[in-house]
Amino acid sequence: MKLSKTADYSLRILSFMAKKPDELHTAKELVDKLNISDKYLRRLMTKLSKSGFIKSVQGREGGYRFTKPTEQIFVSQIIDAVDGLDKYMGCILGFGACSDDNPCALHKKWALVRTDIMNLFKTTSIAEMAQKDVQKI
Amino acid sequence: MKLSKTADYSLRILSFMAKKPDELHTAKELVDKLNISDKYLRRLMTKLSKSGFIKSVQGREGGYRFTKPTEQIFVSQIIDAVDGLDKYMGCILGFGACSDDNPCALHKKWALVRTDIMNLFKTTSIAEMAQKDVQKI
DNA sequence: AACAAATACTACTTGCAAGTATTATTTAAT
DNA sequence: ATTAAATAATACTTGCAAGTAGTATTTGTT
Repeated sequence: MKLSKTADYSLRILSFMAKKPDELHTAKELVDKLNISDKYLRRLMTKLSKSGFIKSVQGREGGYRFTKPTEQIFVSQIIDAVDGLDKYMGCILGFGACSDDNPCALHKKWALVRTDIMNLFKTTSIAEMAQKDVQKI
Repeated sequence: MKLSKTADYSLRILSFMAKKPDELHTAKELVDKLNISDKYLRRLMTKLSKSGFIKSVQGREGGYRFTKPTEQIFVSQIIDAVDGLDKYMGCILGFGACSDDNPCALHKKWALVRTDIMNLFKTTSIAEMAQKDVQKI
């Protein structure tokens, strides 16, 4: 049970930026501090900018900055923006048609866990994550 | 939050077989009933045989049969055999070094969920799964 | 106007899970 | 012995996420 690397990176990046939520952060700074491959991070930053969590400032003295208070940005929104939450919230056995009406053999048990996961994602803000140190390995 | 297709397939296959736990099941039967690609399923059956949940009978009139009561085979064991449980039980943010002593920003919250997932896997037997219908889509 | 430092875009490469194809081996029935 | 029906093994192909490379664009500084 993991997130994609793209989602991982997004959370790490935004958590890191949220430690100084009003500053402008360059891609270079983020690459150096977070140990994420340069080109991949830059592409991801463009995607996150388009998703509206941050906005980019182009040109010299450019970078990225939050568009709203980090208390109002939740893990669920970020995962949804980069991967789509559906990717993680589907049937544990991979059945497309699995539902309450047409449950797989693990449906009921898994539905309970999934609700917990959803709640975790929906109630954890980037501001909260920023209070913890972000590891590099 | 999904399992690999390999783990999905394994659970579907063994659950299906467990409906008639004492019979010999051929790969052909399983492919027809479970809608899993032929060659992939056959390779997986060999792996599951080597893992000890089932044993193969070669030659004409051959097939696969459980080696022990399906009440004694748990989801966790199957996932562990085909993928390794570690693949699913690591840090949600993908940090290799994440631990209680060196926690990531989601560690504490995720540890609770992970425990629930583990319990689900460890306490659900193939016999129990076999009581439900196994879907095809 | 020229330069430097930043982001944006497009295309290519790599790695791994999943899927496919072919051939070899085993064994019961005839 | 031969055949048929099953599993086993090996190698190849595909698809997608992740990673890399190079070029274009933007904009402040000089």
